[in-house]
Amino acid sequence: MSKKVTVIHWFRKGLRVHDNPALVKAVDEAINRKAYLRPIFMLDPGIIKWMTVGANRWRFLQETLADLDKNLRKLNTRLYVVRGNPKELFPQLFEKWNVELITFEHDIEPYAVKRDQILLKDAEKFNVEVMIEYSHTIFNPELVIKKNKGSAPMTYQKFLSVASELKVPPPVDNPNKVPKSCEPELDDTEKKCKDCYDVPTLKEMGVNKEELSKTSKFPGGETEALRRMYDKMKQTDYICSFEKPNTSPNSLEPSTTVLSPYLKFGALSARLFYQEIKQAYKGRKHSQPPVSLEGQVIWREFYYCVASVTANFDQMKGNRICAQIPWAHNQSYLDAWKHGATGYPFIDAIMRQLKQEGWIHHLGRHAVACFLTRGDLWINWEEGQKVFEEYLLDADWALNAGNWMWLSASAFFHQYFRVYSPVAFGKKTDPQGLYIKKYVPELKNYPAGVIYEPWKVSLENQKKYGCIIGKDYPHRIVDHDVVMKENLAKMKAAYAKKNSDTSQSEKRKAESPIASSSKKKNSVDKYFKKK
DNA sequence: GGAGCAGTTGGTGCA
DNA sequence: CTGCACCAACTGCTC
Repeated sequence: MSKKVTVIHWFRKGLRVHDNPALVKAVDEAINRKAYLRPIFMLDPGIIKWMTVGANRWRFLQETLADLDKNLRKLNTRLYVVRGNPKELFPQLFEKWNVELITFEHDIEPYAVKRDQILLKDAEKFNVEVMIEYSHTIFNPELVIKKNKGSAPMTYQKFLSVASELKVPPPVDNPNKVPKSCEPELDDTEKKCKDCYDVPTLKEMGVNKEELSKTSKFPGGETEALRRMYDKMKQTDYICSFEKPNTSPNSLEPSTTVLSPYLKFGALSARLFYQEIKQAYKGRKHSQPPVSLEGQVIWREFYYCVASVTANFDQMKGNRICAQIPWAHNQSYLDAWKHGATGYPFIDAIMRQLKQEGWIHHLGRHAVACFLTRGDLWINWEEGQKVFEEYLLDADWALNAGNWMWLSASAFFHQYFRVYSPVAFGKKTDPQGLYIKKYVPELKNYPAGVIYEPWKVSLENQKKYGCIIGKDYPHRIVDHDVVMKENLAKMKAAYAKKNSDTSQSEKRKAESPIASSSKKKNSVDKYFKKK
């Protein structure tokens, strides 16, 4: 067996060439070992079935892969997109390509952890070396948790103080150019299908073109990510004075950086972004976490860290940090919310922007999330999580679940009596309602004074403005002032129940710690924590 | 162990 | 327009 060996770099997230330590390792090792290099991405047809990914995000991924391939070609290699799932494909590839080493970036998401465990077993079986790098977040969650005596910091401030004691890993240099000798010789079957490793088309991804926005407002890819970031970085005053709560959820163009979709896919390195922010701060007065731009990056770190060690982080049941709240089913409310037909123009405008463009401002997310859950519709946050998962370009598992728990006052945030008004909140930053007019054009002739509350307009004036409520635009599905008060009482009851349950289970534990500790992992954790 | 404090971004009404 | 008390009262962390 004298066949030349292969080094694989497996792209999953981290869809970039810059600051990609696992890719650098693969390139260096391929050169050192005089091996072939194959940077691969796996397109798993199975994933299309169980993951809800809307058309806009499929396109974003497609653009990201195409750009990645382009950037790899500048290094004299390319992206090999292989079709299939890792479980079945890797054993085949290991043999077919005579693989000696595989490198990839660590991922904390539960499905990824499971997937990677299978790979590790296969790698062992086929005697393939594995190198894993932590580069999706600035701080390796495992190191933060170790520093915090074995558990994840549960508040942002705690996370900040723990992280401040850790070294911030700087971005690594781009990989070397790949020598000709590392270019794999194609076998006969590969030669026959010239495009079998090409970046998939939208058609192959099963994207319904009708669901796509006309142009991609935020095109995918590392090149665009870097362009966008450096463009923002030039605006030093903006970077230094950035305070999230003071940015507007309903400006006609985004008031924040919209780098989140790029960070989600790893087309932009969080470590590079962080370094650039610090560079912009140098010698200047600047805002501070949690509201500063630096603070926004740390929020991402925080949620990744907690999510990495919390079982069932994306659901209410079996999630030890999540308040158990008796949410109700209501399909018609949920549909109205999802499709921007609640009858509250501010809420509907945000949901329509989400569906059309794949991005909404963080505070817009707050307004609609509060409305869906504890504020108005009393629907489980998991339902909202699913809709965001489908529509958001930046839908990121840990952040999505974490923020939904925050807004529904299920975890992290507990002042459930602070409720966003679907009428008043938007008025602060857009009294004229221009944002509503853009995304809910039915109401474009409604004057500023009533556009947030069109149900208050007389039928005569509704006719005059060319939009009759209940016909051209829906009646509001709930009366906020009424349901908000009812929901407050329900939240109070749910919290009270939580506390009485906790004290009861603690009593039980005191009586019989062994019996209860064998029952549930949940109580095991608590028992050991007390000690 | 318990009191006191702080918590990315609420709304309302009044001075 | 801005600042402030009030609404009723949560949790996690600190000392």
